Amino acid sequence: MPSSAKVNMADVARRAGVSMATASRALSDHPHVAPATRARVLAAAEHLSYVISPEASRLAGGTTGRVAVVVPHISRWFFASLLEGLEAVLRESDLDVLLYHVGDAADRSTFFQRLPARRKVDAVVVLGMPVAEPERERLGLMGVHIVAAGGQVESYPYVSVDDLAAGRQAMDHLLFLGHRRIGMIATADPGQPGWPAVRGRTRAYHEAHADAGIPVDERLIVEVPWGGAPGADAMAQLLGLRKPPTAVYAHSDEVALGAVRTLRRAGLRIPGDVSVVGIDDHPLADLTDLTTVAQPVREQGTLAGRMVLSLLSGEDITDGVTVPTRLVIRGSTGPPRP
Amino acid sequence: MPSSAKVNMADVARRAGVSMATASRALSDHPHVAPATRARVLAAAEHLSYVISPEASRLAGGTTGRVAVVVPHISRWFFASLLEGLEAVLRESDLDVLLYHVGDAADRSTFFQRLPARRKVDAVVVLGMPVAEPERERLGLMGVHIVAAGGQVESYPYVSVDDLAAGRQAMDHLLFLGHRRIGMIATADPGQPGWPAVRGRTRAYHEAHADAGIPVDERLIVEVPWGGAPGADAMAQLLGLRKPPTAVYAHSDEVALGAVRTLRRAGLRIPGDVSVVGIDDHPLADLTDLTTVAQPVREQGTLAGRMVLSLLSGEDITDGVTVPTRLVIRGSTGPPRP
DNA sequence: GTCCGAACTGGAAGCGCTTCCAAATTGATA
DNA sequence: TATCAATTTGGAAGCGCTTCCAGTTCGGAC
Repeated sequence: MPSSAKVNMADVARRAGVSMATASRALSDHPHVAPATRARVLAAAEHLSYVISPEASRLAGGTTGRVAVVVPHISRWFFASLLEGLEAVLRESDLDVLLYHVGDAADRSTFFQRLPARRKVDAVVVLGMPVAEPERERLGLMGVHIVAAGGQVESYPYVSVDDLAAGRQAMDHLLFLGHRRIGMIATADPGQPGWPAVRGRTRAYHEAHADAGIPVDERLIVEVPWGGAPGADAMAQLLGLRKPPTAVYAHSDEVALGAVRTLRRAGLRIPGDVSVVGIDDHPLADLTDLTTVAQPVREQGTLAGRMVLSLLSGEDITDGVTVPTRLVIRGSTGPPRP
Repeated sequence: MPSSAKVNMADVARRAGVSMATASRALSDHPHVAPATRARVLAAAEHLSYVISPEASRLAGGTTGRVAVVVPHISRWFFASLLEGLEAVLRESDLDVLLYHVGDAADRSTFFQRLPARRKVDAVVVLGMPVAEPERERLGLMGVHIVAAGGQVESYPYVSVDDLAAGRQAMDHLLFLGHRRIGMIATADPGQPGWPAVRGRTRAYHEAHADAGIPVDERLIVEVPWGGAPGADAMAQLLGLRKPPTAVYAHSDEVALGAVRTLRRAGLRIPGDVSVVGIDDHPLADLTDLTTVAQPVREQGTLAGRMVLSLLSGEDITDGVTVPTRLVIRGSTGPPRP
């Protein structure tokens, strides 16, 4: 562990032949510093390869220059992509990202109870998870800006897709193809009760049926935890019905891919025997030829980042932003067998 | 943006009827504080819902309590999983994770040139990317501990798999099944020249051939960027040969899945006509029935986290840790058509 | 040639905490 | 009971910066 000689602003000031006050102003780009002086200070700093101490700077009155990002499942493509987009924007503005992973319910309550990011950030971004009232109250204690992304969270500025509309795109596609017995594999995340996306996507199933004048057969609805394996199990359950569906609408691509596996193993053809549609447009959806409803994930992170920037610069944002989704028809859907 | 009343240590000390010095000691768990006094201070802090100012604390002499994580591709399962494991360990010890994404070459040079994490962290973890000599030099300037994970990076303590061995597991499996014409889809990440994993996995191909006494047909080797689509292209190229391979060894599962798509679209059967093996054991490999070489990804992150903890507690770690890989035989490999 | 205000620059007071040093207290030993 | 060491506590000096408040400098208008 090499240790670089610690050089501080006083050294820079001395070398530039100015006072610390001036050095500070020059370095932080304040007005009322003669161009020549500023240049001299900057040169000195450069020469000494000086790096300002964020702690001292902050303590003396600045901001933290950090934003906390709270995310439930880092390793899932959806969340990681949101994060990637967000980080890019924030970094560009020299803001550091402090990562907080709150996977299960225990993590959640710990996080909101202890509020580990308190006093450490200028804003917090909540990625793809609902925030219940008591949690909102705790978050409020932090006294910083809050933005939600990847899921509409009322009472915070958010960026999200319209999950109801997305679900409808998938369902209407199936209905348009002529399917009348459509199964739904809904996801339930025990760590995130009440995730709005789930509600919207589920409602789409019902509304689509209502609009098409088709009664919903409750047996065609299966709710499982998120993931491929659960999706596979759900499909098996649907296949076990005396009258299996001719098409399946899954709440997410990973779940849909699980369903696909079960269908394949059962020797059924896709879409010949059963059509499958997912939501998200995971990169692997393209590879596996899965019809899905695409949502711009990275972009949602980007937009959230910009929101943070605006908020931090004093703008007063309160509204949410909804980005459009788009049906991507691939090879996993087709008309039902006549 | 609600603002919580700012209460500082002086308030706590006053309420507990002690000096700031004592309050500080009590709060940071120092010895030489009477149990009763400590309890009183803690109670006061609790009552005022006091949160220490990390900046002030740090400035006055502590550590930052932060570690920087540098990662090239957040949204890829492999990196996100490493990150997830790492974060869990660090968080448990109340260390915050500062995320730095360096995707392409430009990001890289910016990162190493500006060293944005300088003076902000106690350690930095480099995830799955090589560090060239000049970069290493820059990193050294930070004067903090450095750990590498998800790829063996000489001269830093690291945790990684043995890529050569992993590659051999895949290749030997294919050879054992009787394949003699084996294609390799190697990956090249332009943003990370010289990634050791690539070298090891490529070497495995050659050594396996040598050990089996089979000459390598260079036309069977295709190098493409990482990803499903490139993998698909590579497979198409291999199929275009007058004598296509009977099996394909891909450097990663995503790439392998791309190859699978091409094979499917070409109407070829897997493994009947062509066997495919990947590396990593991506969750979707299970779903798509892909034979692969599994590596414990999350665990590598975990181990790296523990290394950081040890280093931070003064231990003197210099050696790397290599975790084992394991061949997972699924449905995408079988004996060649006789 | 003098005077005035704008543009710069420096002095110094903190920001909220840690820790060295010394003072005070306590218990045990002689 | 007197004495000494060990334990607790408080005082105070910073840690490295920002910024208010004055003082200084300089050019141009009078």
